[in-house]
Amino acid sequence: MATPAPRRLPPDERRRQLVGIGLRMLTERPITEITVDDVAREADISRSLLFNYFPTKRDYHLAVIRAAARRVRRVVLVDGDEGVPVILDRFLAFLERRRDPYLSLLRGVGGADPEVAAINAETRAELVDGVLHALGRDPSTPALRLAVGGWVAMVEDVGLAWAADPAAMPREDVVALLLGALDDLLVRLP
Amino acid sequence: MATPAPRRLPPDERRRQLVGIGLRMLTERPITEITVDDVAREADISRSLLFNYFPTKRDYHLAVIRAAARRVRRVVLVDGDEGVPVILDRFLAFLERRRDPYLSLLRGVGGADPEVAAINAETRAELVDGVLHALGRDPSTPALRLAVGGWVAMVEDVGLAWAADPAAMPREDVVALLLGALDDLLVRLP
DNA sequence: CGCCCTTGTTGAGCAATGCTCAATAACGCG
DNA sequence: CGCGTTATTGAGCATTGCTCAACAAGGGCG
Repeated sequence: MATPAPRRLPPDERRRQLVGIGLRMLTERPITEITVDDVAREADISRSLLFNYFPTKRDYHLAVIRAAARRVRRVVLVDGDEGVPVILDRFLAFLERRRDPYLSLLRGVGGADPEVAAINAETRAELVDGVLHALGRDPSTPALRLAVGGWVAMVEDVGLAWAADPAAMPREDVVALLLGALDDLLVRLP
Repeated sequence: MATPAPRRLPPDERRRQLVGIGLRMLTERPITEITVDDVAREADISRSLLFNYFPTKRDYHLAVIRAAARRVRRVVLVDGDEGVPVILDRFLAFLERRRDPYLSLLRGVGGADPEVAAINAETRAELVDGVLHALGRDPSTPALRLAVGGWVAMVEDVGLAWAADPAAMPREDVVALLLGALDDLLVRLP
């Protein structure tokens, strides 16, 4: 797959390679179990080199998490002018395709880490912005943001549970339920 | 606080002590950062002894997580005959009181660990059962469980976000929003 | 073409942490 | 008091995160 042992890569490329390895490993295990040794071995590189590019393991993990978060946003919010049904459909499709790494990301994250929390919060906030923009609602209303944030959490939870066993319920029913829930939620807010 | 150095405790008591220390430590850091050394030091005990009671660090963590989950269930579902508003009120109160350890628990958990996932799923399932029982609805309908599960996720998310900054929205409004959302959700299901 | 200087890369080594095992000492029972 | 059970420990090993001085590959300059 990769060439046998291309040594002395330019820094950007090396960095990309290492982050890419982390992303691939996310499909099999939570990020906290991605060890420096594993990545180095996979890249055919010494541990020391990884520390040359990422001062600390946590920094490396942050880079991988940021890359994963960027992927979510790029896939779900393709451009800024789509309706909620399209956004929801893309989000569900993403969860179907990448259920395991998404779970590994959400659950494998060292919790109290403020930077990780910030990345997650930012991703969540962008999703909320996307939904509010699609709805033509004011994105600066705290109550709205709280409610739509809760809705996104519900979408995530229902989506992941449904993706674990898609046969239990037709996809359209899930979509209808979630879209309806959002409608209802908005009716209840000024 | 604790007596200086009570040695040779009976096994049950020792186990309880160690789990208790873990629970207390959960208020300050995610469980993955609770180290064997820390616990042993806090208990004034050698590392070896902890491994006598819990064959592995993971086993110890599981014991702490189980204890925390039991606490959630006991506090939220006091007895089996309460309405949803009472359950919701207790859940929110719990999140207000124990926001940090709850976050540490949710986010600090090594994600792909199947046993941890099982404990979380069970706790979630019991909450869903409690809500469905309070509603007098059939707890064996997959669609219902999916939807109510999503609602619980929303309660968790909104509750935690609101607890982080209670001034942004009156508590009654949060309660009303969440109860209304549940009502709406049920209207949409057969 | 060949020297050299930049810099990508490595290996040896340290500290912390999870874990094992034989040895010890405290408690209870006769 | 003696003795067996067993709670407890200390020494030691492997893994893992991380540091640092040394090496060598590659391009630019003469």
